[in-house]
Amino acid sequence: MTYQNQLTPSQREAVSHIEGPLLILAGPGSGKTCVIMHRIAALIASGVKPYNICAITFTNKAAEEMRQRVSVMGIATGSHISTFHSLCVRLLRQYADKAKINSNFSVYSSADQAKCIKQAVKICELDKANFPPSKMLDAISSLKNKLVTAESFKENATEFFPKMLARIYTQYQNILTKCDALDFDDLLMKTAFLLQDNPDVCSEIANRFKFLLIDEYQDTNHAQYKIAKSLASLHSNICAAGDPDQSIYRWRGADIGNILAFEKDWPDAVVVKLEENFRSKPEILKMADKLIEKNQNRKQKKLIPTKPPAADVAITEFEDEAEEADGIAQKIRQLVEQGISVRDIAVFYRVNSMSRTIEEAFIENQIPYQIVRGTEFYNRKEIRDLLAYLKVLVNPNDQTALLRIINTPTRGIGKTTIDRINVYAVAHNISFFEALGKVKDIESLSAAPKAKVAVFVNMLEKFQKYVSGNVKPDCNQKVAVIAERVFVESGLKKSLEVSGDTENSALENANELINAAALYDQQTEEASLLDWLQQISLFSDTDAYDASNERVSLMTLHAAKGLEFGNVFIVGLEDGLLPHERSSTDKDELEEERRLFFVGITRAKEGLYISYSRYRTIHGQMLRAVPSQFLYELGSDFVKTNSNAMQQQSEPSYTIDEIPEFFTGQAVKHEKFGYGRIKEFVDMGQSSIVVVRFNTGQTKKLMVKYANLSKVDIQ
DNA sequence: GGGAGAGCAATTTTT
DNA sequence: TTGCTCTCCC
Repeated sequence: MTYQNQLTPSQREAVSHIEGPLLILAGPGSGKTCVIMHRIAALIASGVKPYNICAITFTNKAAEEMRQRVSVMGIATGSHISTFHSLCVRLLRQYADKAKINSNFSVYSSADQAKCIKQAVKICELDKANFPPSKMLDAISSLKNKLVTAESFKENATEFFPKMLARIYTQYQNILTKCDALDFDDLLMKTAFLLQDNPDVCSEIANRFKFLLIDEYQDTNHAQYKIAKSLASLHSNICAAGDPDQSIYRWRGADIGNILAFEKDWPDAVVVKLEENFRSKPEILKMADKLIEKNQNRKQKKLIPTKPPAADVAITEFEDEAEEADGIAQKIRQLVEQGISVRDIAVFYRVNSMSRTIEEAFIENQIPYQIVRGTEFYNRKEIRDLLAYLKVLVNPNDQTALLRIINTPTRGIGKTTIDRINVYAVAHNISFFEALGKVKDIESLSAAPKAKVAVFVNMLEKFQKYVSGNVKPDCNQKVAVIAERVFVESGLKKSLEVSGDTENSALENANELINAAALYDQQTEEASLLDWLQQISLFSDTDAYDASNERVSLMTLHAAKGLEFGNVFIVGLEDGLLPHERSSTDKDELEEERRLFFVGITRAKEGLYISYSRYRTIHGQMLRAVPSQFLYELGSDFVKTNSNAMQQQSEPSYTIDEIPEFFTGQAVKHEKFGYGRIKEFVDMGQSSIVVVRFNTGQTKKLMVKYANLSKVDIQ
């Protein structure tokens, strides 16, 4: 987004309210980020110390960008700019005793969480078929986001399932506590309770952060909301900015109600609407508007174009995903020939797995690209292994990390040995790490494993010497140096070299991690291994997106939030994909999918190319695909193949045939499922859909044109 | 203790 | 189709 020096009247208003609560309802492309910047500048100009400003962004990437811009604008740095999670890490470390945790806590990522929840389910002696660990984790996460602790949930659980969940939740928390570990949700929950239960701490922090700015407020969850409210309750200088139409993280506990109810929470709040759009051409906005107005649960908002018309907008049908990918590649080549930079082109998709076909087409067509992907890098085995070593050095109680490295690379310490050590640890009521140190006392172990464990323990002790002095801020040992030494001396490097597959990318990745550490050393004043580990556990690869790369960007629609490109491709506009099949039954979830598509559309400045395929391979099977209902919602103007925009040969699949209409309650018969009644009929012409409840008890969603339903006359 | 092979499911999105 | 887990066997 380019900087406007001259603000529009509404933008100026948003900037000028210094004191008191302020809500900025900003549409896409309204220059919201820019306004926030100006506001920070205005605060400082009016005498507020940078130190007293706390700006909260949604991603680390956004925080980094804002930090940069603040310094570019010549505003004295020193304000706190970070995500909620980073802020929580800092606060929890600072007030660890009040929060009743150890300050050297590990932050558990989803992979670590998965291990702990499995263990918890196992300890509870529950069947993982009936209590799938991932589902349990989702449930626990959502409880934590609502600030429901294991204890309070247990008290209120009366039914069978909640009771079992309470047991698992309690057990899961026990495991985390034993490891001195916090998961992402704990970071928020513990901070919210820290502020709630310690008024002194709360006022101390609120006194430092006298001015609170929160971006993407529509995607805050209850815990984040409470944290913000606690801090702001003392001074009311809270500025929330966001767009309810761009709320796409409901599945993660985000509550769109937070932004919708801001005016109730802060009755004297000033509300500023930013409805002008400086990003997209009118045709694109018209499309976005047409789509989003189908959502029931929203506040009416205008999208006012400021750019002249003549956008390139197309909806194109392809035969299958390979042709779709190829069509996009061809179109991109065309755009490049017209002088458009690949840097200004992006491809969005609903699920990460869809990137593969596109990558293949890009490689074939020699189009440079970068994938902006979730947590791929930090999920790699070699990265997690190396990090596990470092985590153990900082937090020896981190049993998940310890178990990961005890036999990686293989050093002959197997399951049996580990089990026996564990039995000893439990019997003597000491931690697993402590038991390792007393390995010679463990009678169940014979000489050989004892010796192997001793070697391992010696190695860890040696490593800890590298670190000691580093856990505290007064360190002089560089994080990168420690990481490098551990990488080499643990044998990890050697094992990667030996097993070096084709290109040995594992080795490269590990080196990249060490490089990242070196960068951190350089940029951070009080660098420490602990701080680095706690910070990077919050990173994702989305943060690695580099806008200056001469490459086409590939990313999920979620990752596209907050970005903009001259030309945007959105692929796979098919039923089951967008809206995703797991979200298509629930009305609220369907609205969120619609918002997701809305976010994708409104990233585009000049060109928007939407496509879908008639066939798509899912789990290795080529299946017939149905165009997304969202395409029909865009209206008849849009539902056509625009062969100028994207060249391809297949014929438009829409011929106007007679499609029977149904009404709710109508009795029908299906060849396979037998008799049933219509629950819902969605009239979309050729693609009309019926939801039928069959007498077998099943409810099916069917395409009328394929279902071959016959109407039955029964009362 | 570790590797090979069978069997089974299918993570949507990410701090 | 892939990728993961579990079991079995050396």
